[in-house]
Amino acid sequence: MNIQQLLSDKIKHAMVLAGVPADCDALVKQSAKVQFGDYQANGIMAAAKKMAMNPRQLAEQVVKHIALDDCISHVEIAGPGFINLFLNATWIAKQNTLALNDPKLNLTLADKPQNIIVDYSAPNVAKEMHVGHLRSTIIGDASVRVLAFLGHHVIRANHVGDWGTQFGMLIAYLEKMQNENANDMALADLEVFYRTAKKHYDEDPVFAEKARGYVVKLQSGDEYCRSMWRKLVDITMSQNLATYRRLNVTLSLEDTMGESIYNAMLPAVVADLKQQGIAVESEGATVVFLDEFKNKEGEPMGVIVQKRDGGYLYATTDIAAIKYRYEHYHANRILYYTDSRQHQHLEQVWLIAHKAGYIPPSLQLEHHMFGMMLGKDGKPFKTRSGDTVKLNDLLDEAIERATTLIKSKNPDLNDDELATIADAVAIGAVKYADLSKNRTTDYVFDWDNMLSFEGNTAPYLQYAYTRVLSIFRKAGLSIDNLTGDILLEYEKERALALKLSQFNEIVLSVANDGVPHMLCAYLYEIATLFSSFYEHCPVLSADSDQSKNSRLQLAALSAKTLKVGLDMLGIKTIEKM
RNA sequence: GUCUCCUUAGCUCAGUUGGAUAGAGCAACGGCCUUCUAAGCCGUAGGUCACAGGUUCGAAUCCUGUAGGGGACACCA
Repeated sequence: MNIQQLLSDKIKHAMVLAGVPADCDALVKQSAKVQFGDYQANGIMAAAKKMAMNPRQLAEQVVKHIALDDCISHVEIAGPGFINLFLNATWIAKQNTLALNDPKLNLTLADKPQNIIVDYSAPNVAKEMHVGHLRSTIIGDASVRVLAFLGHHVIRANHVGDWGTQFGMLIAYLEKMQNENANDMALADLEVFYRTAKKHYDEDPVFAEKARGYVVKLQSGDEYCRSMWRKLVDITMSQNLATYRRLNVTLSLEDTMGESIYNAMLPAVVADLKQQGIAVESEGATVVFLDEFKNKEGEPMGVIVQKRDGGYLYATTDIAAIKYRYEHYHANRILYYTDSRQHQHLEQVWLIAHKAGYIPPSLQLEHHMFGMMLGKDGKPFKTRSGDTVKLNDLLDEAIERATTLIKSKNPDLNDDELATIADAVAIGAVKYADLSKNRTTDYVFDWDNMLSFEGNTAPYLQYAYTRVLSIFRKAGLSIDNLTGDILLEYEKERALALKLSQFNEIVLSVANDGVPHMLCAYLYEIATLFSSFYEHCPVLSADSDQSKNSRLQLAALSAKTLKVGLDMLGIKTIEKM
């Protein structure tokens, strides 16, 4: 049940009955303060202006047409023309009951499921994932989970960097190692492998010559180079897969849609762009000039789709990719989780794809961008030695810190429990720290913020969850199969119940706008309201059986909402902490 | 130079197509553990929303300008 939508429809209906033009929106929102009711309609002022009326008089007209029912208990006109809406506690309780008895918590699913492609993670072959991949991987995966939950057909597109001129160098070096009978384990440290290959390339002219030859052979489909390339890709992706599992990210090998798969399309795309007159020859290269963008000289910006030497660039690949995604998957919507530096590039790709007729205007294209990760000193986040921080190292340290803390809080846990809890808490904290921020600017990576166990953090949410389970454990009851009425007698109960009933509208916002941080904020509010309820409203020692039974249900729904919500974020819950 | 994203409390961040007295966490200060897990709860303090104009019933939000920062802009991705 989407309450915001329900109320919006009701107010809109009343506005039409009061003679307000149909294009005026009711603008129903959750109220900022309790004295303004549960929801407020802000659309009257704008409508009154349009109708040249006094807004308060119009509000009175509209209010006359609002049908009070089991949902709305009463309405008030306030200020210059706000309509404050107060919900019936019994109606809220009824929504809670419906949610409690539905595995999907009574959420309204997508009425028209879409084919949605989510382009995220995109690590590079022969390189280990580093902290820079964290945001794309984690936020992209949360979007995938939310969209899938609502019933959309989601295609995970891991746009792996598995093509390019560097592969000549890598193949040549892999060959050298094999000739020297080096164990494949030498590939385990991809960073070292890449660096050493680069060193050879820079310092050994014979090696460099061979490498350049391999690039050409690989691109022309040479069997030997192809198999060497495949080996590099497989080793890298198996390592990445292990990292995804650690991170509790849903990407699998089948989701790998690297740049290489579009390779066969590139000649035809360039030929077609030329044939359509969109691309032209310029200084030996094939270029698309776009009037919509200016270069340094103030002239239409040229986007190169084929180099002078015949090679292709990432613009060409991305044009082919979007064409493929539309034709092959019939995509209705494509979400790109990449950093902000690629914004202009993507806009150019989209524009060219539109001009060439590869995709229709109806295809929704969204760049959910973010900035770079900075250290506390405001500079790009690196280790003391100046390297980028490997993702696995970061997770190792997170787990180490979490283990130490959990041990001190709860010394009685056995090793298995400790490991399970430390994993959930550490990975959850790292992920939540990223998921809860919406900044498109660069953001600061701070250990102490990221692994804090207090306040607005994943462990706080996980802790609230364990408190509920603890109640049920103590009472010897199951959190499922509860029956009876939910009674909202105290302010803490009502506030929690209302917030619980608003899950639907938050999930929809996250799905529509790609904003997982709003889900974080919502779950944090649930945990806060629950914690306050927990302190002030004893459950097991409630005054009456009805009250106890009601509070058990509020606690159960809190736990279920936290669990479903955290699962959407890819954060694990545990039974105790 | 053109374009683009941004600037909110000491720090890290929210602020939902313009709404009522701008909100959290951390850090600081003061209370609360014989009662369901104190990773918690209750409270105090902390603001020229970078700056200056403009639009209007109303602006952190929209427009213009200024200052400051990140980024993109021809054969890397």
